[in-house]
Amino acid sequence: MVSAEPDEDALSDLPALPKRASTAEYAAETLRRQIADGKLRPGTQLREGAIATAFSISRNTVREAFRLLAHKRLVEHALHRGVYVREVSAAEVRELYATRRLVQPLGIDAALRDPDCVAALGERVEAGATAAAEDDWDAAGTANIDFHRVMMAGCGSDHVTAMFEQVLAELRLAFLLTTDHKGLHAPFVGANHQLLALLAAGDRDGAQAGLQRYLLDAERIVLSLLHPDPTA
Amino acid sequence: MVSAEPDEDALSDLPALPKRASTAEYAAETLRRQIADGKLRPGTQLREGAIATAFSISRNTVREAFRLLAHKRLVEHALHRGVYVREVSAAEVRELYATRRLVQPLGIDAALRDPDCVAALGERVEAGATAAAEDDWDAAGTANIDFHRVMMAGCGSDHVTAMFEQVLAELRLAFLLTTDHKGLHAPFVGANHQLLALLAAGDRDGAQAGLQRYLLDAERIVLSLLHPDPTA
DNA sequence: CGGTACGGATTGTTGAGCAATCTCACAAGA
DNA sequence: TCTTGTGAGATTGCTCAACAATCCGTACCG
Repeated sequence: MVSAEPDEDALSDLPALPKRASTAEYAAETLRRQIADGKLRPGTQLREGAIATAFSISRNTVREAFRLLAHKRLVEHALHRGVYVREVSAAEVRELYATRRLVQPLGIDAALRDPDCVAALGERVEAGATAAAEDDWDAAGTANIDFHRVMMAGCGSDHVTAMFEQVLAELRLAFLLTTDHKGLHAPFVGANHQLLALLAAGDRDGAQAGLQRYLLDAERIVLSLLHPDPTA
Repeated sequence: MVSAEPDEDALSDLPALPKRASTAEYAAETLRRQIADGKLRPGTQLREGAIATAFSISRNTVREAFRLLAHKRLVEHALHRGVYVREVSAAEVRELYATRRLVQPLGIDAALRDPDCVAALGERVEAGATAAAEDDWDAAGTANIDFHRVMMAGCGSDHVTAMFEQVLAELRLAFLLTTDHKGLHAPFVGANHQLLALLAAGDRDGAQAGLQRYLLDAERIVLSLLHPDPTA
């Protein structure tokens, strides 16, 4: 062993622990991905027995995995009736956007105070543009979501960030219910670009107004795609 | 049975469902209360076996209860090492107040738009004053917390409300580590009264400035009581 | 047509059990 | 003296099988 002793700073800067994963956590993560990928559609019932045999684990462990997913609000748990992949309603979508209109102005202010944040946002806009150019609208959607995620992370509050992640995750569940992914994500590639320009210019009022417009538009689009016009 | 049918409004106004509780939920709620009441101090280890026999339930059910508590961040779960009542560190207290300074301005704005909210806040201030007069500082603390809880609820966003509840719950855990409950809560009874006056007067800038001062003071007081001055 | 009783399926909970892991005390070595 | 194994005991992670409680759909009955 080398005789050099690690100084105190080096020790206290260690990132806690790598945090191993239990079997339940592994199962939960696998299910989460299946849901995010749309392989498990909203409304699907997840039966304990079926999943236990599919993963070759015990029913009790599956139940633990369900608790973890329910915590993230990806599934709904009804006593004695089982867990279902959550179906986000139109009313909930409206609530989600109401929350975004309330909270995201904080992100705008944070971005205006931090040039690094604006730079990071630029990367997301670029990613969205290239994805759009390649007609990969799922990737474009991811870039759009990341744009806002990064903006809110700039606030520097873990609690706010966690809440916003939650909002975005639920919104993603709503997106899964739509089919026209181009119609869903395409409008926002340009909108994010505009928003970024306002931020880069330091135009606070413009950016705030642009954000509100953006979110109102987004809500309208999502709602219209959620309930395809029955007269069509 | 009476033949009268409840009209739609009455139906939709029903508070969802009384939501029965499973055994695990009951156990979790009992433990939660024990923690909130200080009967289970932060840092205490909760052993599955001991609690299972104490509640006369199975270890598996205890584990489910632990998951529920971990979800509320009241306990910490370390793989293969058990669950402990969470100890909120000074750094976390600072984060909590940073989040409050970031988010609560939204509550001020909401209260200024809603006279009913201001009235509700008045009740909390009164409750705090009477509790203080009776030297019941735990009740005063509860009233103080409720004051801010009500204010944030005025925002009308379930997500924001839930996040703020979380912040307050964690703060309460920090309070449990202190002993001087009078010194902890007394200053805020008057501060809330002042803040209410500014809100009632419609003085937005004054209220916002007062809030920031309030939160900075509160952070300082909590931190000082958390680490009693070693030179004393 | 509305209510109801029945049966299968699914969940809620238990208790025992085993392997993996942690904690802690104690001994061996530098 | 301080560090570094080592092992016993305790605790957790997970499994399995079983049973009770509950839900759902269906057929039956008034």
